[in-house]
Amino acid sequence: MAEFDLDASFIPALHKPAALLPIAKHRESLLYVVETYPITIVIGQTGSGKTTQIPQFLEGAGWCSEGQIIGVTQPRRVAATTVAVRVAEEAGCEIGKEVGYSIRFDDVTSSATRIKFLTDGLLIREALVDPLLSRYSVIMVDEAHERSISTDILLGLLKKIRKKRPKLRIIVSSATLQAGEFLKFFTYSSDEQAPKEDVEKKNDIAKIVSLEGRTYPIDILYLESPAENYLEKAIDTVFDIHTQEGEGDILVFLTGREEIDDALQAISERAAQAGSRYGAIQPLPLYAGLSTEQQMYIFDKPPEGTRKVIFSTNIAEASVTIDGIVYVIDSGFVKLRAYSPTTGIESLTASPVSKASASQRAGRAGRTKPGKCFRLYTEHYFEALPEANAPELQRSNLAPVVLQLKALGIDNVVRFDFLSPPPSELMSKALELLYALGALDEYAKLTRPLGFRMAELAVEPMMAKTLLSAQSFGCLSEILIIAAMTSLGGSVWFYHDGEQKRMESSRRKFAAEEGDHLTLLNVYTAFVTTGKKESHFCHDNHLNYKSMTRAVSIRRQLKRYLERFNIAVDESFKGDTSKKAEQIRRCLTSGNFAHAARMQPDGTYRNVEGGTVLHAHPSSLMFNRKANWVVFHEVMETGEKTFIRDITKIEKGWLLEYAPEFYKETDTRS
DNA sequence: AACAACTGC
Repeated sequence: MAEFDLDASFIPALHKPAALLPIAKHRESLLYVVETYPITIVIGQTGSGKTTQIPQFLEGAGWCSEGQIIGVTQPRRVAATTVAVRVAEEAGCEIGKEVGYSIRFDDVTSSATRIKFLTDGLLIREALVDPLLSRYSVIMVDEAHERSISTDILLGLLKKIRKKRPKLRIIVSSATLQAGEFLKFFTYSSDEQAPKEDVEKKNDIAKIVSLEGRTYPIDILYLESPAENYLEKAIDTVFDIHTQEGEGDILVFLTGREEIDDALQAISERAAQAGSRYGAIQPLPLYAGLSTEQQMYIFDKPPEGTRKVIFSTNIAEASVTIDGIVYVIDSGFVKLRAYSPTTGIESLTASPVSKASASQRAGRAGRTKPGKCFRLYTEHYFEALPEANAPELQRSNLAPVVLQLKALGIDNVVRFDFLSPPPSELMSKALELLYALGALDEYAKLTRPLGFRMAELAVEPMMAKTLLSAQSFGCLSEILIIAAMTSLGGSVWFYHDGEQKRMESSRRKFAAEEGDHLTLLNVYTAFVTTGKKESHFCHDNHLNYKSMTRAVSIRRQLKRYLERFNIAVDESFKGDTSKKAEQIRRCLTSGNFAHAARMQPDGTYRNVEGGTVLHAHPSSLMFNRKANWVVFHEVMETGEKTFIRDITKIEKGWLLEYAPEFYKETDTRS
């Protein structure tokens, strides 16, 4: 008999058969718990198969009879789509048939769909139309421990819905740490005192189920004494691993772009010094601001004998998964957003990670074989870290949240059953702004039609107000574009290392005297007229193609909403915006009056109260131009400075004209 | 002279 080569005859299975996953042996008990208890809290480690298997178990057990469907929510779009595709493959059906997904701009479901993956934000939007989410027999909230704003709101809604629909089954998937908190939340009403004794006993509402994971062991190593500079220590550690440890790629967690660029440079310099004594090293950056192509390099196999070292922000903690990582280096820091209700200013500062984050980061080392995690801090320091970060709801601007809750019919937002109630100052600040914008009346009820319409538009309240005023200013088609462009959140431009100058000169080509909003309008206009035909347009002008196509989708969607409100959009597109510029600036003032500032002789800005020093962000046209009064889209504090972004020149008198109530007490002459 | 990461039929 001829010898045959195993490797040539067999190819590895694309996916592990479901029966081999550890979850398979829990099938019966899981189904029993879901049948018996309204709420199941699933503690599932990475690789347990919970997200892919549980929906299929439920479907097989008849939870989709009578035309009802199983919904599985994810905090991120990519997760919703990739998991859906995998489950469809396992189930042997075409995606969009029995198994489908639905995310903004991309609904791949049909009347045949029985298992539907969707973002949690989208399920909340569905509740606007179908308040009891009556199509769903089971809703599984995945990754609930991440505690995103949408997840938290959804959990509060589901608790409320369950009282009216006792048949609804809720599955909450969580990391070990927070399972008890979810259990308590669903077992007792908010005004009820949880008893001292073990909540899990004698509980017929909720039950915790633990599933073992399938990861390889990871050695955790700490520093003996604290590092003076974690960036230098990270570089040292990379070279120590490279020279002393076996094969495998390295993932380094840092806090932001600047640090990552510094690290890349340091690695290249040191590798050049070391010459060819060791194997080659290939340093790569990973952060959200990179274009799609640049992000793809991290998935490429490095040349033979070369070790890949990826320097990443928190994006690699849960959003992007890279195979082949054997070593993780954890700086112990992450940039976290916070919001001050007194100043209304968001801040973004490097803070120590939580224990939950640190263990998630370490887990990235054990996906394909046993790994090691080097923590650039002491074990003592680790012990002192918080268990988890404060949920996003407790450190954000709540104006969009309040607007959404009101639209869902929750008038008394302060008494809404939050998993973790936000501080009352955050609530008051949000209510004040919404009142000033006219979305709420003096009884804090959503106004008709303005408030209801603002809630339906998928842009922030100030921009929603601007958009809904645009028709009366005669610049609706322009504001529609500006709303789409500003909601991209600054990802319009991008540049490679050392290309800043060239990027700025291409930005000047689109510059409008009046400021950033009109410049964004020019960029969009150029993109849809010439850019879509010429494939090099975006590349040549340092524009992010993905962001630009997204702006096109957002604009189209906003337009559809306006048409539903019977607001007709004049499509005739005028390249010349000069005549309309003043109307656009006035319109921007009518929605953004709470974001006004005046330039000082030293070139910095002060807000109207005068207390806060604001700097034009270097990415703004107004960075090195003169102005008097301006309105801006965003304000953010980073490190020592507070920056404003997307800035447009206005007249002081317009503030009093469009927001007399807001400014009557304040002296704007100063 | 500089921006963590998400998201909305």
